[in-house]
Amino acid sequence: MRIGELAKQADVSRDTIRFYERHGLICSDVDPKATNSYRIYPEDAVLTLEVIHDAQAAGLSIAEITIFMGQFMAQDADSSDAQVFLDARIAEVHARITASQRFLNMLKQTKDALERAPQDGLDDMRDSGRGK
Amino acid sequence: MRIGELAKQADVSRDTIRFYERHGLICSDVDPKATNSYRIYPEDAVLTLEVIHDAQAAGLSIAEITIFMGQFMAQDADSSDAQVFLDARIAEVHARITASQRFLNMLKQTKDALERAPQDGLDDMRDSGRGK
DNA sequence: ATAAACCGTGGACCACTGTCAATGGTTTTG
DNA sequence: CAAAACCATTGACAGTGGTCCACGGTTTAT
Repeated sequence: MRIGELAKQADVSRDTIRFYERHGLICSDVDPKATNSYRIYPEDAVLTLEVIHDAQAAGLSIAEITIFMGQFMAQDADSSDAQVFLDARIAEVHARITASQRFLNMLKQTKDALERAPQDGLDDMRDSGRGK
Repeated sequence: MRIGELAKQADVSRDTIRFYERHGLICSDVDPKATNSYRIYPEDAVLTLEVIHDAQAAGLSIAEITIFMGQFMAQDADSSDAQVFLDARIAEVHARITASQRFLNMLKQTKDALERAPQDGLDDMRDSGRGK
């Protein structure tokens, strides 16, 4: 498929796809029997872009995602390096999820406090039952 | 407490604290009865920095965290704006956590596959049981 | 009292993650 | 066939989140 189609299916911009490709996250070929210079992306590039999305949500940089993709695809992964890398990423992502959940609870508590006392600010979250 | 002490307790750099302060996330005073220009940070600035850490892990920008802090502290929050803001952030953070967990599972599966077949690459994750 | 460690200010600088605009070619559509 | 829509490449630009440096003043430890 061509870049525009991929961009539409994965809901990212063409420029973003090219940016990822420059950084080795996506690959494409030119159709050998074509006169133009249009690049052809494999169908599973859509999935790849979804993985990139999730990996970014999890806090990985482009460079880290590139390494991960390499290890995920590799026929000959150097397993000792790969283990170290994966263990580090697993620990980081886990910590990030934990922190995110902590913050999500703060958001929800703030919302609840606001719903309970919309005129009063959030005093009841800090100073129990002082009322108005 | 002074900035160096706060930096040590919260494990962030002095420059980062100043950066946050410029963006309204932290506040400090000068000791009125002091001859120097040293700023004094309240004890709970350590907690504030921990919240900032969690909020960043959850994907909020500095500008968004500033708004949140304002709403969290406000005596007179405009509740309609605040509700809209909080609902949006809650939805985003929730989506981010879900994506992060999806990616965490990929990391773990990749690690497991590598441990099961360290010489063989990850073929068994894509193509079941082709063995060596 | 002097060196080391600390502090504030200002501005330059950095990496990262895109985004945009210009140019020129190709394909599709009316 | 002509316009509209698509494509590739290049390089400049932008926003975010810091980090660093130089300067000069202050505090603390020896």
